[in-house]
Amino acid sequence: MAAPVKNAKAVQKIPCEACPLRDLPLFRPFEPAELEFVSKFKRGELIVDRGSTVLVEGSHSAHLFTVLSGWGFRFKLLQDGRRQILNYVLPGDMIGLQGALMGEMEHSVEALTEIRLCVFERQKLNSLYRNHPGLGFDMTWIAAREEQMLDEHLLSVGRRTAIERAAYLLGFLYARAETVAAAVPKGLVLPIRQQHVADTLGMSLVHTNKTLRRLAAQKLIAWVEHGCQVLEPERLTQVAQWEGLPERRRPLV
Amino acid sequence: MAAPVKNAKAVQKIPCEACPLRDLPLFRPFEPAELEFVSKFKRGELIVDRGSTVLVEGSHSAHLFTVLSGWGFRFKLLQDGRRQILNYVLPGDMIGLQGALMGEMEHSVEALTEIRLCVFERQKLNSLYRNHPGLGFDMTWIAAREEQMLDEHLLSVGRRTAIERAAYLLGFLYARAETVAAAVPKGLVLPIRQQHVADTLGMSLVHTNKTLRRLAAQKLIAWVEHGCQVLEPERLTQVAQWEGLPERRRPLV
DNA sequence: CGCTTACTTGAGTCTGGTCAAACGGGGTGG
DNA sequence: CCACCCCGTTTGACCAGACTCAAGTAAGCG
Repeated sequence: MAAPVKNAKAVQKIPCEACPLRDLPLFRPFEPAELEFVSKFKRGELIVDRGSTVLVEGSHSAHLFTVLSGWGFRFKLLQDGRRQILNYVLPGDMIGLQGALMGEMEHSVEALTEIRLCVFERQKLNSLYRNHPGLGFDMTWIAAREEQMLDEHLLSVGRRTAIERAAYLLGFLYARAETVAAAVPKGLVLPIRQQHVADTLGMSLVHTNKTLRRLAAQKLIAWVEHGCQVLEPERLTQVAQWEGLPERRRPLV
Repeated sequence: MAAPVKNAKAVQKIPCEACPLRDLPLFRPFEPAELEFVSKFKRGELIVDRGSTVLVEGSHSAHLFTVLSGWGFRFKLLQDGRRQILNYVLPGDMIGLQGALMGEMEHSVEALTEIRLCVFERQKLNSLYRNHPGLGFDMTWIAAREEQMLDEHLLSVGRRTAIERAAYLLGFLYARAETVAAAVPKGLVLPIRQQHVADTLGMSLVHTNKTLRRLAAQKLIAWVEHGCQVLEPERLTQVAQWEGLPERRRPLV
């Protein structure tokens, strides 16, 4: 298989039946037939290094991915280079659905850590809808969930103050990390730079730094060598006036 | 049928076969079987007055809607009343998909003009996926399209300057209006107040006004009694560094 | 050891926010 | 008919949050 991205390598395929993610209580259990289909739907695996681009805006990828492990982010650029991070992708998330459905990607995806991806073929999507209505429903569900996260981000960037925004983002990422890890210690370190925070919240790097220092002064977070350590997730969501992540089981395709 | 909203009335049902929207070249043609199913899926129609709320955050609606005519907007509120408009809904758009899939609505929808809605029943969604894979695919497509619009909004609010944001929004709304009207004159009037622009762009009303005056001084728009008249849509998208709406046929459910 | 990357801090500027007031059209009640 | 009010827009004055520029620090790496 030709690797669709640089700094990426195809690796041995793990069967879906043995997928470590699927065992998490977070994900809805699959019918045996569904599991069998997904296993055939899966074309292989791919490892993308930290800092590499998984998908590029404007490209027409023949593939669709699910994150097995690692973190990444989706973003868009303006012509002059201004960057807006749209959302983060974590294990269990799908990448490239827009491109698969509508042809052209309108955003890019970059790896924050080394990422391991399941690769699916776009062509087989039709068969998915035809033969496994439950999985088709799941696809819509996944897209609607992404929309819901974007709604909340938009509320943040548009209407929350700098400190609320920062608290929201860090609380949000902590909450998401928590859902896909069996047990996350309170001191979980998010693999992001301050530049990512700035580009997510629509702020300058300098002002982001000053805002984060204020959160650190209150001992809600600590900035460590390779990321942000979340010390008080509950108080972050409180500062942000955020409702928190809805607790619901979700599909894993 | 109990009216799910105030200031709303159920009205006579027009059969989907005679739907005036479906004739537009914008929408993909349906198989006869699909059309028949949608027609049965449709429970009735509903008229919602300007200013009334179609769906409320936190509610569990048993219905799903498609806009037949009129304009509305989706929004979220912070506890202290700060409002963020997330997107606008126009004829052919679906309302309440998130609620239908996941139970609870996480945003509200309000009518900008009188709105006429098709009402569908949530229960029948399963049957849609089971018996009409093409329609299931369409549902995912619709959700992914909404996501794409939100991505662009987020880029705007996060990274564009005040005047770019305003130009983007007005160019965007003009472009969308254009797609659902057979022939839109250049002087199309968008049914929005400056407060809506402010709440969409994450700006104060005062500063929004000053920004709009700058666009008006350049003769790109004119603010008229009941809305915003778009005079130079191409130049707006240029000011905004926006790519414009992708031209593609889309499904209408 | 020098180079790079990422975080930090201070100073000065400016975009955009807040407060306040006025205007103008449309509707309503006297 | 007029007075009044309400809604939405407009404008000015002032303030503050956020941006830019610039420089410094600390850790990691070849």
